[in-house]
Amino acid sequence: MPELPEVEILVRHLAPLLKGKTIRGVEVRHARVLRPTQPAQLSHALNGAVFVNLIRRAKYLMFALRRADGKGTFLLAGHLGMTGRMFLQPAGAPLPRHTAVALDLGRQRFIFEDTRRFGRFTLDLSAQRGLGPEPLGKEFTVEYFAAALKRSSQGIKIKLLDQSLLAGVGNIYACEALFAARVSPRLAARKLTRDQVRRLWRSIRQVLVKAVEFGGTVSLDWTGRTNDGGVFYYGNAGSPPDFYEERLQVYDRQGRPCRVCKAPVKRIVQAARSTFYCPRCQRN
DNA sequence: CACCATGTTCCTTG
DNA sequence: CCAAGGAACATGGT
Repeated sequence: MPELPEVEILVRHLAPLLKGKTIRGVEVRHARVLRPTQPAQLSHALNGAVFVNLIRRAKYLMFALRRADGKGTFLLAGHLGMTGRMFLQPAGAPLPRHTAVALDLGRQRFIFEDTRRFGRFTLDLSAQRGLGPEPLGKEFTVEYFAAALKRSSQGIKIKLLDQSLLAGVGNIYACEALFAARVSPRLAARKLTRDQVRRLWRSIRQVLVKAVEFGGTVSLDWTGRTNDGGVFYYGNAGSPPDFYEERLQVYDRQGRPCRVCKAPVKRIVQAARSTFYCPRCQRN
């Protein structure tokens, strides 16, 4: 479940549950997600540490912890990859099948499960340095966006996935933002007109804000044992919940009628990822 | 068996 | 040095 809105919703959910909690034990079942941190390093840093804050940066969850000796704080970076989940469950409950890391918090256990193990749970913060501005932040201005796009001849869709240009948009919301802006995903980045850049800039923000708002109003089931709970809108067992599917205008809708003009939605491949768009509404 | 999947990172080529 | 393209990572669903 990972793009900016889903991570934002998860962070808002977890922050009040974690703040003030002390980590009493660390169980690493799939060390790969710690890379390059070693399991012993993680255990050493986390044992006895206390959660003091949790924020989102792009698609990362940044956990701020107070050291066990009380002297200073440090950061832990989490990333859900393609299939990651994070949630709390009662201490005695059985660990989910694909648990990568479990933290003993006393009565509860914090679980990071990740089927494909593309996610991260690490003390290494080097990945954050290469991130571009937050799409919903002040630094992401139309001027910045326009200037950045001028430097590339790649399709605009590919640039929206470039985390060094803007951080947090993924494949679904890239497609949705382009549809909302009525810009073709294949248009070379440097060929966008000023008006197209402005429309796309607004659409990116609008699509993300609406997704966060929507996720925020749904009652969530965060036990982690259900497949339809919360904002876990895709993947895992079961079908995508209707409530979410209706929100998507083009993503995963190839062959189905465009909700605006009824033309069949098209699927193409760009940079080895699927792109969905309406060939009539997004004709450039 | 084939192809597809919300993401990043590394390697190669130009 | 950079931009761009492709494979790799690992598992499961259809």
